[in-house]
Amino acid sequence: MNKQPLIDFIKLNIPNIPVSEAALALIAENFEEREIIKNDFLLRAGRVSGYFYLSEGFMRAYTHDPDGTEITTYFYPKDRVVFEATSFFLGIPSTESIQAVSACKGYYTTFDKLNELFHSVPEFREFGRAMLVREFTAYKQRTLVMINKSAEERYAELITTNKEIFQFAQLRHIASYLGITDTSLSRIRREFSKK
Amino acid sequence: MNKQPLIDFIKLNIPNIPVSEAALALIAENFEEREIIKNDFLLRAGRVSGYFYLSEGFMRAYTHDPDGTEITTYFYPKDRVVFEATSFFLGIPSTESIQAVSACKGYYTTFDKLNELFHSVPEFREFGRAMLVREFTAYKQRTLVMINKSAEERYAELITTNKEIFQFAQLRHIASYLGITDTSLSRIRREFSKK
DNA sequence: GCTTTTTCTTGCCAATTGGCAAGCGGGTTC
DNA sequence: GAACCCGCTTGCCAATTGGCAAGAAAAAGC
Repeated sequence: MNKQPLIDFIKLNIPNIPVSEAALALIAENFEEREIIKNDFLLRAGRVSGYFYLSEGFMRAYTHDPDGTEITTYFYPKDRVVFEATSFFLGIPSTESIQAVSACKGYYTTFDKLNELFHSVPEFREFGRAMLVREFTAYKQRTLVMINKSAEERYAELITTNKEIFQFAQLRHIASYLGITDTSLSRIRREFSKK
Repeated sequence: MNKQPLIDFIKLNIPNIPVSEAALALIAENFEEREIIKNDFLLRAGRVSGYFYLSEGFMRAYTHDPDGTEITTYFYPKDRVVFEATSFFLGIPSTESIQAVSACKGYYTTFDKLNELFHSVPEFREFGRAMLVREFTAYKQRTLVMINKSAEERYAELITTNKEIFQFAQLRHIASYLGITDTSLSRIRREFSKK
């Protein structure tokens, strides 16, 4: 079991806060290494979300709208923490599923274990906060973009700032993530390639 | 100085966790009562956000898009905690302003004081978490609605679930919050009133 | 290799939303 | 009370996006 990537990731995200080797070891003990093959699930709708550091691979979260249409709500590139906030914090069944788009690898823990760690390693709380802030601001940003950019602008922004998404995800998933139909995305891409 | 509303709000939001009177008193001491007259600001863009329990009144957050157009990003009814997450957690200048839409009253504190409280009153952390989860899920929900509902559906949802907004806010602010122009909102309202 | 299934693209037309400019109406100022 | 400001509405037309169905391309199965 090699937990070095997890430890490196933690250190990288709280560079100003020294954590003892013993504490890092305790943290690592409470995460379980996990591989998820392509198209398999980290979280299925109806289950309670855990907490997962994605060290390798690419994931997406999705849900269904009232008509039953699948909507991709989020993409996770590697080196992000993956969890469904509502389910995770409140311990209730998730309405979203989270699926591996490519072969994935990472480190998994539960709400209770994470809480214990925050208790026994106070410096580690800073890591938890940093991850939460990252996810929160990402959502705020996304809402803002949805409000005041056109579909074409949203596409342009996505392809310049999150190129990896196009490398892994299907276009119809990207379309629903952008809030448009696959038909419209296809047209936008045609316009784009003309330039 | 009457801090009872603050104490009641805290108790209400962590009903399963008993907090001693002494601890509640300590918490109250670290919040400062504040009134904000109509149109005045809780937070101005460029400043660092504090943490505010809004016990009376109604607020809105807004920012500007690249063209300089004002966009309302959020409405806060009373009995909500008001803060700009990115600025508050990272201690950096806010890109949003938060303004009192009607006369407001509440209780204010800073990041540092709140942190001290979390340290000295561990039960109080549960309150902090509950507030964070509430804001986080509200944003996720909003993003989802923006993605897969039409402007008219978004309006219908807002007027049924958040009627107070229409009581306080200007229609042009509601329009930008819904991601449409004031012209479109006006038309949607006309269609609606026909029914 | 060939067939089957899934994903993506395209054409056609309809629905939604935006942009602009004019007008309306209530409140404020002097 | 006349002039002004502000927020909201309306009419007209253009731009954006969606819906559907058919076909092309790519991926998966055998």
